[in-house]
Amino acid sequence: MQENRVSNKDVIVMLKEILAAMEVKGYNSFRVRAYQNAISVLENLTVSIQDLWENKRLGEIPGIGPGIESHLNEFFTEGSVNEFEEIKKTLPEGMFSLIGLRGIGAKRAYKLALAFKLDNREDALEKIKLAAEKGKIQVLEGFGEKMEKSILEVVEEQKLTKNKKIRFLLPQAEEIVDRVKKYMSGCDSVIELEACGSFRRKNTTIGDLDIPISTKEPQKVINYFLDFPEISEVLVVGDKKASVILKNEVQVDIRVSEPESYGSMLQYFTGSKQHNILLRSFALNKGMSLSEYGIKKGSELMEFPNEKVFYGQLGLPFIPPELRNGNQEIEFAQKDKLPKLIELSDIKGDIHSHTNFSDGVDTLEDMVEGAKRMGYEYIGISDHAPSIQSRGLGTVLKIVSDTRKKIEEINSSQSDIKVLYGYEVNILVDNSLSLPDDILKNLDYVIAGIHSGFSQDRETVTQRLLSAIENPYVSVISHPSGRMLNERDPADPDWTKIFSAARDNNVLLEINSQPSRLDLPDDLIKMAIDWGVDLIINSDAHSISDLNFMKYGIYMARRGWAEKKNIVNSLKYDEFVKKIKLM
DNA sequence: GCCGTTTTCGGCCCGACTGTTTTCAGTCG
Repeated sequence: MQENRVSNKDVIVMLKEILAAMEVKGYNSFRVRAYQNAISVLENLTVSIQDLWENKRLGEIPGIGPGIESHLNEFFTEGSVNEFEEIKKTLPEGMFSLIGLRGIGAKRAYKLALAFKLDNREDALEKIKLAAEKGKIQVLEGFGEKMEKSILEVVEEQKLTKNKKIRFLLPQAEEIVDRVKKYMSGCDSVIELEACGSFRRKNTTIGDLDIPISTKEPQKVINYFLDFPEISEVLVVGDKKASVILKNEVQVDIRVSEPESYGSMLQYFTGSKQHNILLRSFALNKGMSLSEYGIKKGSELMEFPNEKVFYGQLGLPFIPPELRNGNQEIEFAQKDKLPKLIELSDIKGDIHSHTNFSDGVDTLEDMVEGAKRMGYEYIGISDHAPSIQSRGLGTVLKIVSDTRKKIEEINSSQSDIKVLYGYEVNILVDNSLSLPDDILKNLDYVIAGIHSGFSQDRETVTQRLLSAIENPYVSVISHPSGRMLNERDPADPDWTKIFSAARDNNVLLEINSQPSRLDLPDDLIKMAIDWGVDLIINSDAHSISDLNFMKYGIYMARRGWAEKKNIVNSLKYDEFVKKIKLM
């Protein structure tokens, strides 16, 4: 049975339009802020809002109170919210096509839509472009020549890029950060700099780079930065900051800071925005006011060279950047109950790797050598399973016994590392696995994953995962949600069923470290931990160098509040083999 | 509209920059 699911994006677009309508209509600014806040919280979710609604858990989200909850309720049951539809009727529809263009918020969009009778969304941009070209915008009250020019630019830009904002994967972002750092190191006035924002919080994708710079000569630093050869457009320049767009379309914002107050600046620029808002409210309750310059108590400003003392002044321990998402981290910090997050150095092995037997590039022996260099105690070789259909059962059995022999030889010839033999099998659309149990039982372990049929309805996907979890030979479910960042949304099974089944069947859920997967996603990691599910972080390496992807899985685990005890491959080999289902 | 280790009423994060103004609104992070 096919269900009609509402995407999170649908919900957020709806709320954003309401927000704009309320701003234009001059609603109480705190009421407007409440909606802003709710939107920003919902935007950070990767679990389905509809799921939460169905389980009557919307009210548990901080920022969603009875009012917004009842509106969402109406949205999910009726498809629209009556009160909002009435407000929107009084506004020119075309304004919604303008909001979000750089420099255009609700109020300017409304003024423009009113002035040029933008009654529908489709031709609003075209009409604005014409108006700008004819010089009709600069004569409007509150607009001028520069504004008109800027509007013309963003409208044309919008047409070119079709509103597709690029978000970079972590390794790409790392490369850009390295280039900026290398360039800025040529400026004598720079004392210290670090990429903050979503990059430091290790978000899955990075929209722009926020870089605070410690210096005693701010003007020199800003001027030096503006000469960075990769800059294609300068957006903003002031005494304290500059914003630019690079040729690869990533936006870079720098802020300069005195070294004495660099800690506050780091904290401010790391965000998240939601974390900062909550932290500032928290401080207000204690009679303190926070900003990027420090903490004000009355008229006295206290400065902080690093973040630890900054948080310390608030009576809080240092909060790791990966946790700063406005997700109760401040409450936990206050009670000194923050998790002791897993670290890369805790990892003792990696059991999802591919060789040139399937789609990897290096040999089995090379991968084992690579794992030794990573300092691991064990590595699992888990190529995609050979197909019985194309090779025949006899051939596959021979492959298994040959490979088994080869791995036993490696294990007996050295004692540096243990090698485990597994396959990554597909969970097929009929709920079966791509290898029969008779073969699976000859392996050390089995990883099962969905590699096709992602668009199936919820019930079907849930059943596929459950049948794999209940197979006695399956030890790990690989990349459980199947998402591909920037390409494919996560599958949407009933996670509560998946988590309880994984826990009860002693099956590990994988945190896949491929930068384009990072799957499980962070909030599902947190949920899985709450359900008592054991997790494993794997590189899914297809070459020796891919083994280094492990760090990205660690970032994701940390964002999901995972501790060492939640991650099975932080165990030494002897304990690991007791914990994982081995044949 | 949301929220609570001062509160169920009375508060609500803070600052930079731009463009249009001549003291400030709007936008952004």
